[in-house]
Amino acid sequence: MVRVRFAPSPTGNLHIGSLRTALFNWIFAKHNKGSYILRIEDTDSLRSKKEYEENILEGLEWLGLHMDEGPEINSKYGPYRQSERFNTHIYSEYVEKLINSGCAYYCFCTDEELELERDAAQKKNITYIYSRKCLNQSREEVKKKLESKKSYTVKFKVPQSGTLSFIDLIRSEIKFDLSLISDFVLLKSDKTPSYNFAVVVDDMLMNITHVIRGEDHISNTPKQICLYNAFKVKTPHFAHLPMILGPDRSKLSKRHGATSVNEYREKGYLKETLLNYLVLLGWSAPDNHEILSINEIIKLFSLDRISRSGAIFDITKLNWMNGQYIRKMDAATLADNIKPFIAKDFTDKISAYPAEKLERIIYSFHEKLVLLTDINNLLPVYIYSMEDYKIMISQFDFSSEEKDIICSFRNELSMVDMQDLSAAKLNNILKNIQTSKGGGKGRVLKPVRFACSAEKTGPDLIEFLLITGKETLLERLNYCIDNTLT
RNA sequence: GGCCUCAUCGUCUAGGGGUUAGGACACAUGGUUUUCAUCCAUGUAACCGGGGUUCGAAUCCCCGUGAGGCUACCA
Repeated sequence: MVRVRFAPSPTGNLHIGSLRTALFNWIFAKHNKGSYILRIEDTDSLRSKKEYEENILEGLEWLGLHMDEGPEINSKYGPYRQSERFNTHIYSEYVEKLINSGCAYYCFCTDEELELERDAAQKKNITYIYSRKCLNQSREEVKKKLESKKSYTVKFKVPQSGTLSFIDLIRSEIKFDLSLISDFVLLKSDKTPSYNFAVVVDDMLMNITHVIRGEDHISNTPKQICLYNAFKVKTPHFAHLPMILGPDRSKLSKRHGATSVNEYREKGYLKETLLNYLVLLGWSAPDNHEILSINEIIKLFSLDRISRSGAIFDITKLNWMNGQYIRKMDAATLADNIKPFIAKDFTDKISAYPAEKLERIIYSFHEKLVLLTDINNLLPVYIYSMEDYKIMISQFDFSSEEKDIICSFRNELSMVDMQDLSAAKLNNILKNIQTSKGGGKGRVLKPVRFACSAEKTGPDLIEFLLITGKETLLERLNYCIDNTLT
C-alpha cells in the first residue's frame, strides 16, 4: 500500500511550488490507489500561523486535492499537526531511545561557541563539522548541567566514516561522504523537535512509503537516512522533484511576482489549468500530449517520466492553457465559472437580465477570454446606457458612404418584426447591403458595428445585434445618424 | 569556499548509440473570419565546451564550464 504525504509548514500562503509538490504526491497516490496524507509541520511556533494553515487547506480543497488522512480526517496515525504530536510527547520519547542507544547526546554549547567553530571552518574553506565537544561528557557532568537548568539541545551522533548512498527514484543513486556530515540537532533548546528529526519520526510512525519532495531536500536526505538507520527501520523511497524557477532561473519566490495560489485563483485561472500546467513542469505524458484532464494524468503518471532539471514558470503558456480550457466550456459552465468574477459595478446592471441572456452575453466572448477576470474589460459593450452611447459615438467620424450604409441598415432593421429578428435575417440584411454597395464584407460590417456598439471591436457582430435587440439598436442608430458628422 | 543536483530551440519538453533531432508555448508570415481574438497552414529557432569509448555519440564515460540547491536550535 502506497502512502505518501504532503507536509507544508504554515509559514505562508499556499505557494505554487508547494502546490506542485502536493500535486505530484496526490497523483502518485491516486495512480497507485494509495493514501495521500496531509501533515502540518508547524513546529516553528514563531513563523507558523493558523491563517496560513487555513489558506493552504482551502487552496488544496479548491483544487480538488482531497486528503485521505490529515488534520480534518483523523485515523490511527494522527494527529497530523506536529504541534499536536508534540503534546503527545512522541518526539521526546524517540529522542530518549536514541540517547539510550548511544546515537544521540546532550549538547550544552552556546550559540556563540558554535558560531566560532563555524567561522573557523569557513576560514579554512572546509565543511563545517561540529567539534563534538559535548559528546564525551560523563553521566554526572550531564546530570549536573541538566539540574542546573542549563540550556541544551540534543544532537544526533552521525557515523563518522563511510559512504552513504540512496536510490532516488528520479535521479538514481546519490552518494554522500559521511565524514562531511555534521552532528545535527534533534531537539531544540525549547524542547521542540528539529525539522530533520520530526520528519523522520512522523514519516516512520505514519508508515510513509514514498517521500516525494523538492530537490532542495536532497541534502537533508542523508541525515534522515542516518536516523532511520539508528531506529533500525527501513527507509522510505525518495523522489526529489526538480525546482520551479523564476525567469532568472533561481528558485521561484515572491520577488518573481505572483507565487501564491490565491493570486492565480483571484485573477481567474481555472483549477484545471493550474493542475495541468503545473504537472507539465517536470512531467510529460508518454505521447507528449499536453492538454490532459486530471484523470488522464492519474492514469498516465509515472515517476520515471519526471525530468531532472529545473523548470521556469512561464506565465505565457499558462495563459494560453487557460484560454484553451475556457474555450472548451459550454455556455452554462462558462457562465457559472465567470459570474463570481464580474465586477460589482456591472453586477447591478446585469442582475435584471434573464439568466439565458447573461449566459449568452458571456458566451459571446468565450473565444476572447484568457482569464475569467477579462470579462470585465469586455462586458461594457453590452451595458452602455444611451447616455454612455452618446458620449462614445461622438468620438467616431463616419464617411458619407459609411453613413449611407448605416442608414440602409437602420431602414432595413426597422422593417423587421421583433419576432423575426434572427441571425439569418440579419445576415441577409447585411449581405444585401454589401451586394448593393459592392466591396468586401468589412466595408459594411465595420460601420454597422461602430454605429451599433460605439466600439471598434467586440463579440461576433450578429450575436451582438441579436442580444442587444431591435429597440436599443434603432434608438442608437437614429441618434448616430442624426448626430454624427459626415 | 565545501557538499549535492542539473545541462536539447527564447520557454516547457520528446528522443537515451545510426532520427531530415519531434511536439507545445512564444515569435514571424500567409489563409479563414467584419475587426481584435479564435481557428488552420507554413516558417525562424536547440543537443554548453573539450577529451575519450565506438565503425558511428545529442545519447555512454571523464574533465571543464555554467546554472541552481543546501550549508541553522527554518521547514
